[in-house]
Amino acid sequence: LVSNPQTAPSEVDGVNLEEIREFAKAFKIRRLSLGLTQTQVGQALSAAEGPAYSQSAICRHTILRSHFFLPQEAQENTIGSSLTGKLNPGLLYPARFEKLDITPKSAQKIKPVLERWMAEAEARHRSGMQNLTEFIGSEPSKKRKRRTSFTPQALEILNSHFEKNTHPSGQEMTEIAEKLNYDREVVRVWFCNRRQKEKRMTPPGEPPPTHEGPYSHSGSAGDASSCHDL
Amino acid sequence: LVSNPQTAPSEVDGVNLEEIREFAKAFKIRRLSLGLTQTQVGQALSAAEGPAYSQSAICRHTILRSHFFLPQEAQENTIGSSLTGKLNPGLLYPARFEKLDITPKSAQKIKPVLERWMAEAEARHRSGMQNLTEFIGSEPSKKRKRRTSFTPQALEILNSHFEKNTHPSGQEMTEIAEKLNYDREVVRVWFCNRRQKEKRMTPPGEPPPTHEGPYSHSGSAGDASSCHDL
DNA sequence: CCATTCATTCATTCATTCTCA
DNA sequence: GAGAATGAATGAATGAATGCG
Repeated sequence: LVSNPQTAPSEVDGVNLEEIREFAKAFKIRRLSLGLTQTQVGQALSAAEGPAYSQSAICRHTILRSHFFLPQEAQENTIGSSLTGKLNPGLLYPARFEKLDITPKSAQKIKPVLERWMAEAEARHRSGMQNLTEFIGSEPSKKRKRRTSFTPQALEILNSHFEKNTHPSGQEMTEIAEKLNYDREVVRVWFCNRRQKEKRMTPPGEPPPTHEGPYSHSGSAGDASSCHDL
Repeated sequence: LVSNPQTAPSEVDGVNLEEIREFAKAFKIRRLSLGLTQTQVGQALSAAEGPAYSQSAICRHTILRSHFFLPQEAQENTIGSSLTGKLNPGLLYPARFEKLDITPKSAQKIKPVLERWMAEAEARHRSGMQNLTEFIGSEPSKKRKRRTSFTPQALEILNSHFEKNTHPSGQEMTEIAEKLNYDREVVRVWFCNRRQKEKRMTPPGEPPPTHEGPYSHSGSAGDASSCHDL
């Protein structure tokens, strides 16, 4: 089943999809006009409503966007196009909700919560930024990490590593970080940015400049490489 | 690198580079003839179009390097070279036009926005400076801040701080500023300029002169650092 | 991973201060 | 005093950090 994406059913399980869809869209706009990120909303929310919600979202809720969007609609709908969010506990709700990346039933269930919260936030906002800040909890815009500045020496080393391998494993990065005495995370980000730069610098047709063996995925054991592990 | 100066690919990702390149060039000229800075355009733009593009975005769109400029062209491009390439004896001048910094795709995306905005701005301009001023919002040409002059005592203290740490955190700067009773911003700029001077004075190979503790990335946690206040 | 932001650096300008004739 | 030097202020460019999909 589910292979039947023709007409948008506007009612499922006694839930008015149209309405939810509408609300999700509006919600995003409202969120943006308060200058809040999904993360902020998510955190504030789970602080306010208890973490009960963010939990259930994670497991279940298969991606049932077909309930809400017809294929072609999805294309046009700039607000809610593709993707399944990164799973960040607090962030989960608003993110998935805005994407309508949940079952109609759950959506229906969260809607009033979001509505209530947003109304409150807006009220606070109107009555002064200070109040909003206070409402959404700690930092309204949690401050940026202080920009690291690498010493020329460190840069040299980083670059030489990069030339040898653009995708160092998590292990390698840890080592590099240790050797240079920078935060591992900082090193990780450096590689991300460096790859990005590389990509921009390499005009269209060009083959990836010299750096040989792209991703030697010669899986050396502890190659959990990816970024997730914190 | 980039030793491939043959024909400019004029189409990438379905984007006409030639056209974008052309436009970027023209845009800069148009901006300059209205006497506007990138920052002004950026601000006005995001005021007009909603949260949009920052100064750096404008910059990136306007400059568009390697993707768009062929080596020999770069030579002729008077705008580009006259800006980047004034040779100031004593200052090394960096290799120009070797890094590119925006994807054709993004460029394509911003183009119409810039075009529309610029057309409007020009119209305003024609119909009287007042209108332009109004259009771009804030001060069209706010005058230069008055040059601060530090007392010898202040300088001494500043320098001693600098020797200990060339990159004081926002917090530290605030303290220094307070102690010396200068504007925090002024102190910040002083450090920027001081670092610049240091760099000029330190020949290439040299290791960063004595000042130990290179750039404390070991940011002391609650580092409110940034400048946002005001 | 990509697009974007924003703090910082880089390059330049221009108000001062310093020379020296 | 006029020009050379100096350096605070500024505009542009860069890149580390972030958000989001």
